[in-house]
Amino acid sequence: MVELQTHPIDTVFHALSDGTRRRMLRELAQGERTVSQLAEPHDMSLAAASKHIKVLEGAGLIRREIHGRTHLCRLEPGPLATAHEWLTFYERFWTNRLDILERLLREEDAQKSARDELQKNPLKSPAPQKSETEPETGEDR
Amino acid sequence: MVELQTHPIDTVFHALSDGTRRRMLRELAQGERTVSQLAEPHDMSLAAASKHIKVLEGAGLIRREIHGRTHLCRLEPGPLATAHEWLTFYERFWTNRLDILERLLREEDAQKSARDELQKNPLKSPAPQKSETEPETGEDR
DNA sequence: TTGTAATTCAACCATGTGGTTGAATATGCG
DNA sequence: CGCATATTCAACCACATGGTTGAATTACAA
Repeated sequence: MVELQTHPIDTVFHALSDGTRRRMLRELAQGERTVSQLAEPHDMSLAAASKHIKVLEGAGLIRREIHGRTHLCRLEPGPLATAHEWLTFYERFWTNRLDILERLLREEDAQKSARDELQKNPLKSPAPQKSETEPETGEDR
Repeated sequence: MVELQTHPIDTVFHALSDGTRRRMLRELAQGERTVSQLAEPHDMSLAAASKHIKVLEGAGLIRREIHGRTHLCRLEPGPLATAHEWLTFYERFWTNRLDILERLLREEDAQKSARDELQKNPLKSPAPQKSETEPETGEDR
């Protein structure tokens, strides 16, 4: 359908929609890697891996530094920050939701027993509690 | 390529990689919308819009409530939270970067004048500063 | 009941995507 | 130089994607 005027964030989200590429990013989070190093754990031809790397590069998610015949890739976090920021707009929805649930519970149990505990301990968002460790989401192996 | 074992987050990022669908989400952030309401601003057939909506639904990004012959769609923020959390893993890269820049500046200007101000005001991440308003990213019109 | 409105379905089409293989292009090394 | 290494290129293939149109389905309303 031709898709003239592709927004940059299109290519970022598209790049992230593939498990192989997400695994490559996760690998690059550990440090620089050559193309063959990135390709090695993936059961596919080097040419296929090379294409994936080019998709990541096209999205600005990695940069490549050519040293002789080897290409060193490094993570480029800018687009990830952009995507993160984009999603942040919707943050109020998954936090609001908890506030609403809390309010509903409080109203429903208005004459029940648990009211006092809830009011003293308002459970202000049960917390994702996993930002510094690797998220299991996105089959990171 | 068959793609057996598609990870849920694949479909979320894929759904987000299309401007039309992102605009629909943005619309749904304002409140519930019917299929034709969602389709209206987009220059395409109703059937095409219906497909986009089904992609969003398949990614769990929206839920549909059928009222007679109209389908009411509402935003379902869970997968957005998941994607946001996934990206959070990389947050240290775009914040670290600032720390590194800061350190470099401090070393470079070790004998220059601006050192004292930098040390007293360590500019701990200049802050995205736009989480509550609409991000311009993703051509939100 | 009859028509119209809301939505999906089905078939079709052009293009994109992710993979393959084999050849090409450099670069480093003995 | 001559060979192996690292990577890309080009052609090809199967299937997905995003769009179209026209018919089908279902529900409301006169």
